[in-house]
Amino acid sequence: MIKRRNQIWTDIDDLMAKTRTTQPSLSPTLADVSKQAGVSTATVSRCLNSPSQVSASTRDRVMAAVKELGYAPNFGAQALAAKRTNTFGAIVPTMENAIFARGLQALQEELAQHGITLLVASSSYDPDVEEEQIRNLVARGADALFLIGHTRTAESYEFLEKRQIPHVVAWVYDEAEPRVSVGFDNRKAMKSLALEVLKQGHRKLALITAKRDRNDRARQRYEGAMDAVAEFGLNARDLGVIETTYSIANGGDAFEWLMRSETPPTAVMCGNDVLAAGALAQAHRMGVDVPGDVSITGFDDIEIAEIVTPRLTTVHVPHRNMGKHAATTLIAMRNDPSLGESVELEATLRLRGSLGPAPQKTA
Amino acid sequence: MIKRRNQIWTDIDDLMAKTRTTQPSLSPTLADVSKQAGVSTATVSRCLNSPSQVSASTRDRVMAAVKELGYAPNFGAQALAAKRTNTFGAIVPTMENAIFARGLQALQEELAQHGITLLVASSSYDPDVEEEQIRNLVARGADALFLIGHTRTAESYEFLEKRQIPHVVAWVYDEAEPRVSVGFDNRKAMKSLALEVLKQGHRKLALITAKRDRNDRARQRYEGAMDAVAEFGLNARDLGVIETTYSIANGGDAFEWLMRSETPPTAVMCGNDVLAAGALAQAHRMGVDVPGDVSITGFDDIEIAEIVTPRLTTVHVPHRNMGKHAATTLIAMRNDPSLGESVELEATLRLRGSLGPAPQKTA
DNA sequence: GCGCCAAATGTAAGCGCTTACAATATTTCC
DNA sequence: GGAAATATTGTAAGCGCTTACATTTGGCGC
Repeated sequence: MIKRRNQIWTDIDDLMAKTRTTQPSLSPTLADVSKQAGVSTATVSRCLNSPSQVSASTRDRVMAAVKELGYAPNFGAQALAAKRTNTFGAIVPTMENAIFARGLQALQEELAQHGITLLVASSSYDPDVEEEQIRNLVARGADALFLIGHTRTAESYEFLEKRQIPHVVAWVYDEAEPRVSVGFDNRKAMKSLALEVLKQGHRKLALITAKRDRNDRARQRYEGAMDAVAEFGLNARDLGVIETTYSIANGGDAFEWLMRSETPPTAVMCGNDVLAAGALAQAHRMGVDVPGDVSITGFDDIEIAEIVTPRLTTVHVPHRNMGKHAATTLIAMRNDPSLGESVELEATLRLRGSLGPAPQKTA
Repeated sequence: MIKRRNQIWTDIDDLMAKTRTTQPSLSPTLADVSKQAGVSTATVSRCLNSPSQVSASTRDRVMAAVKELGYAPNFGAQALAAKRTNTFGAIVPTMENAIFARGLQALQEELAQHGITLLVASSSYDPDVEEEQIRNLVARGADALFLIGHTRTAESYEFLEKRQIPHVVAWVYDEAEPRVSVGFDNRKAMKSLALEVLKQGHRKLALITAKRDRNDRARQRYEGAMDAVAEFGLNARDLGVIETTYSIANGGDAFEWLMRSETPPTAVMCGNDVLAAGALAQAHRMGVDVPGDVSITGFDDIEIAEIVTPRLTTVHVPHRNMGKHAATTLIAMRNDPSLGESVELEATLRLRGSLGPAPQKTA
């Protein structure tokens, strides 16, 4: 038995030796390159990471070897040795629709300019999943993280603190929060949209929103709507609230439920454009005229807002700007953690066809 | 000078020593855990990776230490030592819209069941970017790759071959191609859609498509449309073709250009739903009635197809099924590279409001 | 041609983990 | 009870890379 085993080992050794001398390695290593170029591994490493320290002639020789062998550094080894990865992570609630896509795109582009790779994960709006993803990205070596909103598990924050991972929170700006954030005031934005709706004469409103307990954007938007309602001297009951999960189908269902209720609203405000698009499609299906019979508003101003009929009145969110600022901030924080500073960006109203005057009461 | 330097070093050593003994490590390592639990690092590793080899009592002790220290394995080190990562990679042309989102979701869910993490990157429909992303994901340790379409740089294929990275190509199925693919016959699907259009009496068609030279799906869809046109005894000139980049705006522009041409088509077929949605929105803006004046069709059947007005006639693509089958195939191939087998799935027509009979010629 | 300094390169010690093999403890079976 | 088999644990050699420090080289002034 043992004999046979040794036999096998010998065979393998033979094979390996042969492989080494006759064919290029499957995944060439620094050592392969250094051998090929006749220099030490240190020199090859320097060639790749700080070329200025290497003489031109050596550099050429090394680069040729790199090319010929098709060498690509092993990320894990690099991270292990250098203790930084030039990789940042982003965790967004969803990638199934365009809500965060443009922001991520901008973030990624800006980071790429600085030689940083972005790893993206999604949490399905679930704080526990988010926590897992945070650990995952950090284990993968993320030097810094881009997160959405302030609401997450205590463990997540403990972990970030303990590991001292630089991170920014986007899509929100709230002076009361101590964390570095790059975003806009969801409450203020929703309030000004709601005021617009009220100005059109609507007195019976409804809000289709995401679950507010796990989502501070949703919560703040709700509060903003409430602010406006109060400012017009109405009371809380004049703003019907229905909580659901963000999806087109759910937007449609919620809308149908609202319209079939005893006193249907004349304006349905939605927590985001996806819900609003669903509501709008449902209105079509039900033969309800928008904005003749009922007005609908969204939030986010993603592409879909412009292609539905009528086009969606919504709040334009500074997607790209948030991504870009977040990138700058994260890079600064990586180099010096004290450098992070929150920035408030502007969200602006987009008044379009889906919002119209309240219908005259004929009943 | 040297003296001072030594001084500093000593200070640092002191500090380190203090840190070690007084506070938990910033990122605890296996060694920290093993010390805490009073066992060797090997035992801790076994506890985590093959618990059955460890006695229950030791396991408990180790797990307690893991918990207390908040230990999480360092991914890079793990990959380096074990030479596998349980990570697969996916590269899709875009994440800006929903075209690949559902497929990725399904892929990810299925892989998660097997303890595999999915890393996603996008190529912006650019083969060179894709090549870079392939290298990137492989450097990060991807054990296998999920790719879209057959068209990519020769270097990409060489690289995959050389490194022997298991990979499947999705979104296409073409018997002529030797590579393992999980998809549908784009040509056949587009042909049957075009036949449907022709049956409605349309004789002057147009196709808004992506650049065909770098995109085999686009190419095959074009050919499918051509097949149908030929089958109806028309000639190539009866199918106007306009190439652009996939985006809502471009769909709109192309549509406008077509409708302002000398002999505008009565049916505009689009290479995907995003273009079609753009075309439809543009039709609204131009006051062109759909399908009264002109019919519009899409491809993919993403959510947007159901919420535009009128709803989009399109080809339903087996998003989730492709993702799921790809996962199974990749897992099989990782364990035994010879196991990969292509699978053809069905794409089916979805006839909806945006396709209607050709208008009567009154001119 | 010599000495000095700076530039270029080499040497080798890890980074945090897995795993083959060795060593030790525990059972099993006569 | 003791040997042999088995279960459990430890030892230590890397995985592919970076980088502090040591060594060598080359250029320059005189």
